[in-house]
Formats: sequence, C-alpha cells, structure tokens
Amino acid sequence: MEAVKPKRRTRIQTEKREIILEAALEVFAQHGFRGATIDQIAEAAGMSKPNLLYYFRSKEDIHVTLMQRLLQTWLAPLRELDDIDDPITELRSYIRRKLEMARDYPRESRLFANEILQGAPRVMPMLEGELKDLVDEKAQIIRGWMRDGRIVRTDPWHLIFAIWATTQHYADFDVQVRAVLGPDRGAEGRFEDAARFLEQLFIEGLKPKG
Amino acid sequence: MEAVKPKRRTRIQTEKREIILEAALEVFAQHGFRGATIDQIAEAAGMSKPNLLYYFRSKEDIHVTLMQRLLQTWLAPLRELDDIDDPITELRSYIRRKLEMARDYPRESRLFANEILQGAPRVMPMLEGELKDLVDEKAQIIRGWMRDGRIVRTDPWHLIFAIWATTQHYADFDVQVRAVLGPDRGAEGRFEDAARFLEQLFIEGLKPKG
DNA sequence: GCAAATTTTGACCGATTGGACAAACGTTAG
DNA sequence: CTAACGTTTGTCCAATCGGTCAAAATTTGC
Repeated sequence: MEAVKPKRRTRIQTEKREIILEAALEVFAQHGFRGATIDQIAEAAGMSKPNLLYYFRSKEDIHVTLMQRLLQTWLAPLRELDDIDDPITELRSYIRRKLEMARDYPRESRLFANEILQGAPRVMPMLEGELKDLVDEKAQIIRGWMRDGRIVRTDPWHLIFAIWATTQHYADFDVQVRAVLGPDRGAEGRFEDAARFLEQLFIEGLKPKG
Repeated sequence: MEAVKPKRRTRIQTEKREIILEAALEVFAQHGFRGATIDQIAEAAGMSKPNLLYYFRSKEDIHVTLMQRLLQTWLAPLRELDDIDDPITELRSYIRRKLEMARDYPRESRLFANEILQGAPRVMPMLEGELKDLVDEKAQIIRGWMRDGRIVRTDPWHLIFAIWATTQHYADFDVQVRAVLGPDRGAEGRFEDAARFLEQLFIEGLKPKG
C-alpha cells in the first residue's frame, strides 16, 4: 500500500477547495459531468477559471474528489444497519435515514444518479468493491432475520434495491413528483406523506404473519 | 387550436428520420442531452452531420421529437390500468408491464430519467398536464378500491411513485444492480428475481387483512 | 518591513461543438 | 431526355470548451 502524498495545504487552499466542491456539487448535479463547464463552477464559486484550476488540476479532478466523498456519505445509513435492535426497528430507521438523506441532500443524490446513469465510468471499481461488500454483508444480516422467522422471507438484495429506489426517487425525480402532486402540499408535507407510505409498504409487509 | 402543419414527407424522409431517432435514442440515453454530439448521432445513424441536419433542424429538434414519442410509450402501461378486473390482478399486471418495459426498453427509461434529473426543461408542461391528469385519474380508481376495502388503505399517489421507482430502478441503475449482484445470475435471472420480489412486496402488502 | 511564497488574473491556445451553405449528386414525372 | 425536385457532401464559421502561462497582486514567515 503506497502512502498518499502528504499534500500539505494552506488555510486558503483548504477553504477554497471546499468552496469549489460545494459549487461543483450544485453544477454537476444539475447538468451532469459533460454538461457542466469549468466556467459555470468557477462563477458559482465566485472566482475566475484559472484561479479554480489553481486548486484543482482539472474538471475530472473535481468530479473524482466529489464522488469519493459522496460515496462515504451515501453508504453511511446502510453501515448503521446492524443486528443490535430488533429487525423491524432496524429496517424502519434505515428507511427513515435514507429518506432524510434524499430530503436533505438531493444534490448528492442526483450527482450519484447521474454517474450511474452514464454507466458509472468513474466509480465502477467502488461499486464492485466497497459497495458490493457492504451490501452483501448487510444482506446476510437480513437473511438471518428471515431464517429466524423474525421477518417474512424474501430476497434481501432486492429489498435493499427497493429501499434505495423508493427513497432516492424523491430526490432524483423531485420535479416529477412535484408536477404530479401539484402545489397543494409543500415540501414538508410531501416528505411526511412519503415517510408514512414507505413505512406502511415495507414495515407492514415485512412483519411475520400471525 | 391551430392545426399542425401538413408536413408532407417522402418515403426516404420517413425512413431516415426513423433511423436518426433510433440512433439518437442510443446516444442521448448514454450521454445525456449535452453530452451527446450531433456527430455521434450521425455516425450511429450511418450518415454525415449535414445530412442529418437536413432531416432535423437541430439537436434540440431531435430530442423534442424523441421525448414526445417516449412519453406516449411510457404512459401506456398506466393507461391500461382500469376498473375491469379485480384490484389485485390489475395492480399485479401493471407492475409486471412496468418491469417488462424496464427490461425491454432500458434506453427509453434512461433517456427519461436524464431529462427529469436535469429538471425536465423540455417536458415540464407534459408532466404538469398529461401526466398529472392521468395519474390523478388512476389514483381515484385506486382510492375507490381502498374505500371499498378491496385493498388496504394507503396513499395512491405514493403507491404509484413507488411502483415507478422500483421498476425503473432496474433500467436506470442497471450497472449498479449488476455490480452488487455480481455475475452469478444473468439478466434473465435478475429480472425473474425482481418480478418475484416486487410482486411479494406490493401485492402481499396490499391484500386486505383477514 | 521585506523577501519569499502563495494566490489571482488577463490573455491566449488548440480542439470540439452546433450549425450554415452552396455545390454536387440522385431520382422521378412528364 | 430533361427539368424539377429531393438528397448528400465538403467546406467553412463563430462560439464554447478545457486548460496553459507569465505576470501581477497578495499573503506569509522572519
């Protein structure tokens, strides 16, 4: 294992890199990697293009840095799923955490969705490595619950996919959800309704019969 | 209501436009609107760029034409949902049709996802009009079933969102699904498993108690 | 306070982009 | 056969793209 370069950073470097990443998140999430331009990111970050390129060597460099951080944030809720509480409580709070992430970090969700849609050209190794390992591990826990009859038997992997799909839908397809539901109910109301619905769908459906 | 221009088309025009749309679907679905270039589409369609621009005035023109068709295909499964068969049968076949579309038309699904992710700049009116009207109509049918106690009470709109999200997930996030499940099971197996899982999740969960 | 190091900028570059255009090439009806 | 119309192509263009560079401005260490 090679040690990563020391990368000593001045105070200004640390701050400006942060500002750039925040701006890039906004722009990448809205336009995708190819659709975003360095000029847009620079403007959103309040600096000139050459100035931005002083802090990141290239557009790709920004994107890679962003995706690395993002994946850690993204996997956090699933990492917390363990065998401590009872299955229903564990799954309920996993779904809630995931939905809260979709509500509070929609740009991160869209950035990730964009990357996967394009075929994950920059994160495929992480999907096949870190992500797969984590999902397999958690699927085994869920499978254990099923074997013990504590929740109904079903496919744990597809259960996880379904939780991802339904929760992230509220971030990725937000404009569609808003268009269909109309302006009657604000963002808070939508998420309350979604939380109630998803809890019923997954939790009631998973409780063991009788 | 203005009548649309006659648009007389020769045999060659009809054929070539079809070839271009097929090629554009492939390219747009993989790279998004901004990421796709006219040259790429022209090459995929087996013709020169100026030749392509003889059949479509601009890149946007191609995209708009594609999205209009797409939306009709996309809404078809939901249109078929009606009050003829019993609720469980109706919903089961809606879910199956939707999942089959994700399997058989993944490019269309990704193209649509791309458009929504970018904020639906080109189809927003259709979402707020045609789509909303259709969903509202079908939600009323589902609500009727709930009132009659034929399926459990829940939010019909969010139920429809959940069906969209879970089925389209297998098209839009295909590379992630494949990365996590590994190569053990081929595409057919994955979709069989998904179909079984989704049926259990939605149908068992919706059957009236007792 | 000053020299060294860091940060910022304007000007610039080659490549790619969407699109225009006129000339050349095909096709077809009379 | 040929004139009219439909199709195809090579060439070109202005705009935009990611990125470079040297010089100017600023901050920092002493």
